[in-house]
Amino acid sequence: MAFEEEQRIFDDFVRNKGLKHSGQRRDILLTFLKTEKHLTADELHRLVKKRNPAIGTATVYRTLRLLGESGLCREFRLDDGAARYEHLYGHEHHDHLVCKSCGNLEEVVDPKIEKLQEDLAKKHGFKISSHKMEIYGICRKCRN
Amino acid sequence: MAFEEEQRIFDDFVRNKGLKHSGQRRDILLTFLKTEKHLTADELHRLVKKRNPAIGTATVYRTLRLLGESGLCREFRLDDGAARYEHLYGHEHHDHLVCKSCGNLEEVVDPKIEKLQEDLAKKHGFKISSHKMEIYGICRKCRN
DNA sequence: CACATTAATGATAATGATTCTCATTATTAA
DNA sequence: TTAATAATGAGAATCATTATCATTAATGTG
Repeated sequence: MAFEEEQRIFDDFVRNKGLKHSGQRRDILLTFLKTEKHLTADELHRLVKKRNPAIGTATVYRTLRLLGESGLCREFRLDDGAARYEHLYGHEHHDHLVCKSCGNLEEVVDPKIEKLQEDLAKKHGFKISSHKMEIYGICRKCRN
Repeated sequence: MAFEEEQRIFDDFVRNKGLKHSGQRRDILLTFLKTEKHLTADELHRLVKKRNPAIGTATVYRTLRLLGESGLCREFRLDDGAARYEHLYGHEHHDHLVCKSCGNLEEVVDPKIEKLQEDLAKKHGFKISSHKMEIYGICRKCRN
């Protein structure tokens, strides 16, 4: 609940880059860590303002970039084009099941698919640096 | 080279919706069909202007939407967030190998992966409507 | 063919997300 | 405590996309 490990990672990152600490960044980091949802910058900003109403838009974006660089978060986009942010620490690589009805994202992994993706790339002489997969549809809950 | 089939599909679509034909739409359609690249709206607009310099931005976007509705094109987005458009007629479902060096997109399919994706969804009680997969890395050409 | 109807167009304004600028404030190391 | 400099927030700027609207063009009818 206190996210000591993540905070330590971020502190180290800030220190190593010769940056300074700030209360705003801590507020944003803790708010980000506290939800498992895949939020947009604006949605995160709204949440952060409950904790600290003075925080500006630019600071949210700037901090999100730093969280990305420090390996704590990852930006991704679904087909709607909106940038969303998800936890990276403690979340190994995974793909998403996206419910088009309720908007929920489920994280999934299938090692067999991962392997086949590598084979496919290799067959085309392609050196993989990353990959993503999304399955869109209707989730179990929404099917009733 | 004349894309009769695609033009017929679009004409039928326009007629069935009670819309009207226009030279601008034909210019945009033909320009779109003539390239196998995965263009953004702006890139397509530049190309179209070589054929008809008077065509406006809004018309390109409006036509792209109609091409989507008529099943001739599909909008998609890579991780850079830019909307791109690709041919749908004569291009069955496929995934993309995206070269981060030259930006080239290669279209690929692996039936085994497709099958496993369906199994994975089923296992989670998920009813699939569509799915996408992208592999990012360096293509064969750029590796030298 | 001429006409009335109505869709299409292009210029431009508006929007929404994100980034930039800059004067002010806060953090840090000495 | 202070000097150096990074961080902040407000608001301007940007970029892609969409909406508005007066004008133009396509269509079906007689």
